[in-house]
Amino acid sequence: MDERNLTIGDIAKELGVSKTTVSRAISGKGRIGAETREKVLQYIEEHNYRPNVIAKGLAQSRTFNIGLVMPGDYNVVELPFFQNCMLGISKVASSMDYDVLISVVTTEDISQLQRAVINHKIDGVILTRTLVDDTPAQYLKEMQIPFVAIGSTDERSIIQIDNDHRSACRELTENLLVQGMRKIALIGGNQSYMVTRNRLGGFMDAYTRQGLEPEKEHIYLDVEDGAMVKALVQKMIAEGIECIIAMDDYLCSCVLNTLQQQQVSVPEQVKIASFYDSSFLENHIPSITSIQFDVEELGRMTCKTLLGIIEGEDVPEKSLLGYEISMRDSTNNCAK
Amino acid sequence: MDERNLTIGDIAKELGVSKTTVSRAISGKGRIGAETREKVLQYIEEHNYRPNVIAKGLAQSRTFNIGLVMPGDYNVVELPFFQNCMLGISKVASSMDYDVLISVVTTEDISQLQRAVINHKIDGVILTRTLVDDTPAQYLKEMQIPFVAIGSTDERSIIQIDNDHRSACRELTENLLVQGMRKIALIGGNQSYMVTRNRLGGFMDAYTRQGLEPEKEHIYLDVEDGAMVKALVQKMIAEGIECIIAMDDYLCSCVLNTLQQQQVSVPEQVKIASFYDSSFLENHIPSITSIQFDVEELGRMTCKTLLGIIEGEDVPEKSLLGYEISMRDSTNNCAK
DNA sequence: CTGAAAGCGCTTACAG
DNA sequence: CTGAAAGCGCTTACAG
Repeated sequence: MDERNLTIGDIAKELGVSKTTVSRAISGKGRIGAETREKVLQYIEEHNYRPNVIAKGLAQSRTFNIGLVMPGDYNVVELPFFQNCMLGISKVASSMDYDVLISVVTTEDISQLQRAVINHKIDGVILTRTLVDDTPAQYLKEMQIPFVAIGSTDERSIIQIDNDHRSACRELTENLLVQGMRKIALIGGNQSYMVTRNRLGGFMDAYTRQGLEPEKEHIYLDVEDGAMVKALVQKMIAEGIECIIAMDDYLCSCVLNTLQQQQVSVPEQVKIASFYDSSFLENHIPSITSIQFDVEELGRMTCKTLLGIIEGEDVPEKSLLGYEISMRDSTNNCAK
Repeated sequence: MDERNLTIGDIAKELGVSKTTVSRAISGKGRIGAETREKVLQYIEEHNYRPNVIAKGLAQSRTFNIGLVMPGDYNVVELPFFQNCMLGISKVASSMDYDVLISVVTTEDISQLQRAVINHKIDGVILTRTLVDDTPAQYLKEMQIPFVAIGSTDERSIIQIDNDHRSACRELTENLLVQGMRKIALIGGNQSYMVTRNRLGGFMDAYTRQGLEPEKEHIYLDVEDGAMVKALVQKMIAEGIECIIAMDDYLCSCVLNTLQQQQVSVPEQVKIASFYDSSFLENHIPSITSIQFDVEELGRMTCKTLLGIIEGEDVPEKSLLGYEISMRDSTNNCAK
């Protein structure tokens, strides 16, 4: 328990073999007698020796670290997403004896990421967000660092993993259309996030597939703050909107607040649906119809893919993960 | 830009000096001629050479990584706290050329942390949460890894940094008492978190300092879920409570939900105050009285302290950071 | 099947 | 002030 810094050399000496042999026994590479290997392995076990990963890394020009790029300019509602990603990532990383090193970047400043790669501290990188003008991705390409992006981008050649936001939003919207609603508003955030565009796409798809014309005047993007939501919702009410789809739970809760102030009841007067069932709204009455993603699985998947690349395996360029739609009271068609 | 893997040896050869000299020029350690140093430094600058931190670490038995222990069993409302800590930590770490490696631990499983230390991947650790029975802290002590804890613990010898929750809660409570309220309920989470106990202490202090007897029957701890809150709030209403202090914004929003269902108006019938102004409630009407902490500063402070320890400096055993109380509409004494 | 030796890219006594 | 050499703890051709 207390054999601080037992090294491969110590073991070799103790067992009367060479360091080479010990190394081979551990790594499993190279020919070695079964008996010898057993002897070494047993010794290691007994003295619970752990190789110095740093030294191993130096010899192999690897670090056994992956970089996890986290946004420094996040919105609270995104937090559960990033956190769950991280959970999934760190689980598979650690199961493969890798560690996760975080770099916080903003749109203006990617210096933390740069430091990590320049200092040779990481073997590969996971991007937790994709932007249309993706500085981190560009940088990593230039530096030829293996990386995979969570999210979607038009840029082929970037390995990407995402939930199928487009289909999810389409299916949700179709559900609503099928229920008979027509005047459905879509309210979403920053258009420079690919996810916003994909959901928008799905929204349009739904109309098309139902043989309807999407009502573009009810689509509001780049909605950032509560004040803006409030103004929009008031406008919508005036226009007699039937349903509002909010692209995240923050927007959704702003919408709900406004409706409450305006004494508009959900779902009787207006129906509501949201994305990311991140427990922000879990206590809400009525319960809110929402789309859910298994974000931890997304993280695990991403990490597996990155480690695959690092180990030189072939990986698919783009993977899409599923989703789940929970139709709840907030879109209940009580009129019928 | 593209001189991949320029090494100290290359530079030495190029400049006709020894590797020793180059190393000294870079580190600034050891005697070296000003002229020689300049020459080396200039070359390095021109070819933007970056030393391999891994190799440096191996030679010095250091990693230039710090471990950041994050809880895997968190509650959504805690997320902004952890996230902001991380932001502060990663900023000062990277400014000192350290990287941050995360280990996710739960109360049952600290294996990720163990891996990081056993694999010699970190020089020190930051604990983002203190527990009364703190396995990670115990482990780190045993392994003699330098670490500092965010939060408070009774255990002397653990370097700890915290906001002054006790004073904060006292001051808030005193404010309310001074306003004339007497029947104040305190509703809080897990008692195994030191922070819960400290706030409780502050709550009691307030009564004492005001020459009053704290009404213990209105203190509810270990409140975990919405259902429990609901039951409690109904009980409180029946008992004619005047004010409810919620120890976090999640509890607070549960309280608010229940009150709304029960048609109890805030602040007219019951007053409300909360901790952690984490923007969960920022849109709430009426605005919610709350205590705020500069969590990012807490992170920065903690990281500085840890790096201080690692560099062998003397650091204070316990630091307390301030807080800010925002009295808002939810505790407005409209009766007066 | 096993080992001596060189190497990964740095640091640091020890000489000079 | 400067350098040769050993060392950090591992890996890996190259021989045998």
